[in-house]
Amino acid sequence: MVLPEKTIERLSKYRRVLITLKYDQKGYIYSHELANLIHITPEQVRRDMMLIGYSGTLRRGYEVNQLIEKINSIIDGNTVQNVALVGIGNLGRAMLNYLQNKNRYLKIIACFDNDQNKIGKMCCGIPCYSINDASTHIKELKINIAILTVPTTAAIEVSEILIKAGIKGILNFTTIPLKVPSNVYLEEYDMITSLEKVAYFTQFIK
Amino acid sequence: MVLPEKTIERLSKYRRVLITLKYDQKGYIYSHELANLIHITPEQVRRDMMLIGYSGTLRRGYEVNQLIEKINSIIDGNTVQNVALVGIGNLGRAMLNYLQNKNRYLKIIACFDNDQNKIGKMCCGIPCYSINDASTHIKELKINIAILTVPTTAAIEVSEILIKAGIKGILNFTTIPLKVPSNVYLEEYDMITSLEKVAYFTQFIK
DNA sequence: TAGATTGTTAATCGATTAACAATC
DNA sequence: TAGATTGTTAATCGATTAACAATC
Repeated sequence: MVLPEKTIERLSKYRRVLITLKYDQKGYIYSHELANLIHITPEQVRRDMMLIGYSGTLRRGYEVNQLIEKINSIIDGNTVQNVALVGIGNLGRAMLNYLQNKNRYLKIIACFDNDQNKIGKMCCGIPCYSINDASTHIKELKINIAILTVPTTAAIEVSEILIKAGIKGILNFTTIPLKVPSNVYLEEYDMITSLEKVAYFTQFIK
Repeated sequence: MVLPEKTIERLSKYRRVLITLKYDQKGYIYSHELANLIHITPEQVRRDMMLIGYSGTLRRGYEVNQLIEKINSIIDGNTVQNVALVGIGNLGRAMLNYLQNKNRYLKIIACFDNDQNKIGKMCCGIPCYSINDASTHIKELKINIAILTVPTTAAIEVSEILIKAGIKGILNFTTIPLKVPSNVYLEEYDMITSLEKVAYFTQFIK
């Protein structure tokens, strides 16, 4: 029923490159072509197709539009999910710009901060509310996903507020590892760790 | 010789939490305590310690300062690596603020852009050069790691410039999957994929 | 000593890769 | 048909978890 994490990550990438192909009027694509676009192997593409129950044709490969639709139905389940961005610092603003309008089923419809200068105004086209009123707004606006870009010192406190307010999915960009109850899905990304990983593996180059 | 990717990621996180403990004057830490701090199991901590060849004592656990030093010697190899940030947009600036001065062995000493208004000036305290002069500066300044935050349309072209200039490690924040030769280490982070992953798994909650 | 902790081997789990039959 | 491609099973690889002896 639930697909593997890595398959979901690849489906997200397949879809993105397929959408550009769609506009190129390309109707069909072979597993090795799709594989090349994201630099993986054709076997892996076919395995993913198998896992999601999508079949191609032997002669022409996979039908681009149908595959996009199939991925839509899996990742988004054909239902809109509302998203809030929490913490309008440098990083928050950058993420807001970057992630907006990338997926019509994922709508960033609110942001939260504790700065009086931001509260009540629009930020990158999105209304900004006080973190103190988060619970009310999250329930009213039916927001179930939060992107967390607050300063590390506020991370735990704010995550608890969000969880109490009914948030079901958190994308944590702070460098504080969070602990969430089992009825919340947590995805963490630690950019310092990423950079240090590059530093480590770069030592072995040449 | 080369440690597993996942172990390196955890070492990076261990070090970060250990540094705060150090200032709390805590001399020793048990595997279950360190595990709790980053929400993993004590077995995994001990396995990582084994892999890096670091021993604790049965009575008191692991010596905090020594362990920090050990991780320093692994991740940074006790040598400074110079880093450039390429692409001073919203995301680039945010990353620059975020990643600066986080590790004394990883020095962000230059940034590159193609905007005449930025070239020749300082950006977040770092000198900004023209991407056209990247090769010269990268060689002169002995930069071997690049953080890529250019717009997607420029990603491939710029990555090729960097690789030709001798960059050995790339942290790619663009949503274009890159292909690099085997003498370059590539780490990619795709935030759209992260968000879509949260969207998918959140559907199964409750 | 008894209890708690480390270090390490074995077992399991998850993901990727290899191999190949089926078929257009 | 011959060649190329898909779909799927088996094999392998890598990472985590379980189990437990050693020991302070």
